[in-house]
Amino acid sequence: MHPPDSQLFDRDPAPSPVATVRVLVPLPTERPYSYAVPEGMTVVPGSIVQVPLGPRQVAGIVWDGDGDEVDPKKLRPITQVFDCPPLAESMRRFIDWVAEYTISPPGLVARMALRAPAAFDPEPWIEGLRLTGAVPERLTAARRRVLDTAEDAPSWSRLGLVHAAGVSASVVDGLIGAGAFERVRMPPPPVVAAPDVSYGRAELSGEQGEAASRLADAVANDGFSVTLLEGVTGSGKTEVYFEAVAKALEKGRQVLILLPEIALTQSFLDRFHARFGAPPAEWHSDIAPRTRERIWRQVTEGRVRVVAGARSALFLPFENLGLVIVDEEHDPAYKQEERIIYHARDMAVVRGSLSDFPVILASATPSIESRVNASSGRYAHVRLSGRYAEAALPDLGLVDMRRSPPPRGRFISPVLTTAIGETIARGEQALLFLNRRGYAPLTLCRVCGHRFECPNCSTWLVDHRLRGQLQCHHCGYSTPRPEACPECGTLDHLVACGPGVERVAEEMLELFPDARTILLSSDLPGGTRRLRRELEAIAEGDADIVVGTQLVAKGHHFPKMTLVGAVDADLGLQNGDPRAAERTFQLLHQVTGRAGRSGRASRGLIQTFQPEHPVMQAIASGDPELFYAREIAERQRSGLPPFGRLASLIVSAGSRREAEEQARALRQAAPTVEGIEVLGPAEAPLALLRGRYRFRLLCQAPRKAPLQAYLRAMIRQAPRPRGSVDVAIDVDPQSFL
DNA sequence: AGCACGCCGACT
DNA sequence: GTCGGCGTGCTC
Repeated sequence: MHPPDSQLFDRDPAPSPVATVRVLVPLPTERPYSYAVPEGMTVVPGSIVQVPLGPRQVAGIVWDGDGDEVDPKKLRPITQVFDCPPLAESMRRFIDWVAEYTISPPGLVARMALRAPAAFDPEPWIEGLRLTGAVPERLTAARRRVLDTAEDAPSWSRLGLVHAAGVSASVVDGLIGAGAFERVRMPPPPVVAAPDVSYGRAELSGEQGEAASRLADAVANDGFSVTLLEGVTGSGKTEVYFEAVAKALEKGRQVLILLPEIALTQSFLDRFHARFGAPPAEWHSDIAPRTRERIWRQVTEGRVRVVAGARSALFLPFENLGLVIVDEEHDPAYKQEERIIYHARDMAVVRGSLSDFPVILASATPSIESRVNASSGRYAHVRLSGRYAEAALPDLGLVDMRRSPPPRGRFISPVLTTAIGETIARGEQALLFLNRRGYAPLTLCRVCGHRFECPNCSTWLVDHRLRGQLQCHHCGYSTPRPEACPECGTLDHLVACGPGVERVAEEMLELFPDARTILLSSDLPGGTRRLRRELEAIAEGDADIVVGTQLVAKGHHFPKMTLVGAVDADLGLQNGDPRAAERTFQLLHQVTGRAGRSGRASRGLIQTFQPEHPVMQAIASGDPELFYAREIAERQRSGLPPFGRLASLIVSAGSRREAEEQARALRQAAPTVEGIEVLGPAEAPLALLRGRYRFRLLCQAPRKAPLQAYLRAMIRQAPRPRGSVDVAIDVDPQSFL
């Protein structure tokens, strides 16, 4: 006989082991935390749960993988599982990927996906009406109409039925009273109507049709691909990629259209509406919290089919995403420079790669990295060369400021002045573009030579006459405009040096006192609403001369604008930004494109001190290839992105001394990293100075991975925030896949 | 990221 | 004597 089974008799019944799972909480922790799953609760990876964290309750995501052992005494139970679709596996991999790549804590990346405070519980069902089949005795025409309309859907909201039937509410109420309807519960209404792919099919030209079918093929073929859609302004890019959107919708997939925040205008929404019979769901920082939650919820449920959004929309947990379009892919606004530093265009490519769907990058002036990827065959390249409806291209010319200088104390060359005079005499409009706010970038004392500098940044203070202030454009410091020199005390001997838009507007008022001159700048009082009004007024023709910063380069169509002048085209080329030439080219291309869409003869005049510069040559010739060929060769020669890997290391340190120390430590510990330097606050970008960052290290790394690994180790060693390093590895598409 | 704890200046 | 500044540390 065998002894009795020891397991049955010798031991106490094993205490049922506490089931634990990893939960990614919205904190800057390196790994998910462990939580106990209470009896009777079921969770799967991706479940959105509420967990206790210290004194509060937070929403987290159930993560896969094993965590390290955690003291059982610390283990606390999950509070509840939200009634919400779990995050797809590919979305969780995306969060991990972005965290790894940007060297930021996964919890913080996850937080971006959960940014919709109360959206985790289902929206409440609403009260609706359903036909009972009973026909009331008194059947008026209005009642007939309501009953006919009601046949079109199984259930209706009371107000929805009132609108659809075009009757007053009392008619519907009467029918309810007569027993024609019964009250039922119905699901919450969609936050946007479903798009209709066959609604407004556009008439596409031969070239456009061909481009559209190549994009549609990429969507139809399934699987990951990247296509660069390159087409000059007015070539119908949007209409072309709408066909890819239609294809993805036909396949039952969701679509995300990314736009730089500024380009999310009514006119884009109108065009989408005209094509699909309904607007897309909008996602950006200005969306009201309630709407935001409903959109988030309906995106996770797959009920919202198309989202048009700013970069943060990339972290929405779509149920079934099948296509991402990045419009204006070259726009620097896609790069987030605060907190988690990422480039939304590149992350969109990664998202497509991880979820295996196509990505389309669209631009009139593609970024260098996208052009390089296209020519190397990594990306497909689809071009649109013709301007739709053959709107005349502007006649572009350079004004050599050394040969035709403006009179002393002025900034507009006689050549441009004459052109402005002729333009307004014909009753047409002139646009003067200068990418510098305020009146003058520098104020100095004529007696002692004192320069007004920012006490924090050692940059020049910009004279803002309309506000009566001297302002620092880096840190936001401002002080009232003084009358006396603080150095020597002399009164009334301060002099403004160089032009800003305010000063150019003043020059126009002096030269053309009878013309209506409008100044457009983001810092003028009145905000967005006033700006929008002004833009409308200009489009209506209520201005002769417009002076503006780069905000005039975007969107908006001014039919009477037949002259565009770039006041100081070299401005952007001065600083040490490795993308200075590219940015200047893109900006000048955009701003000169403001002219010439009206069908009238139009001109663009570019004032420059370096007419031989490749950017100026390319702009004047109207041939972008001239610029791209030169710039790509130059980047290759100097090892700048996308050929060399440029990393911006942003050292968060209390003082310059500490930053220098960090730099020394970096040089020693990472000998493969070359060219580390500490740049003072004056050179560091505005975004960095607003936060707690003080210094920026630029280094060229031969390979990115070792640098990342080193920095990650350094971050773990040195606890945040003291001496911590935040890092952005600059655009490096080569390493994506 | 929140939130508590903790140690030094200007006030009822 | 307190109220309150934000530096440091912790959250399964």
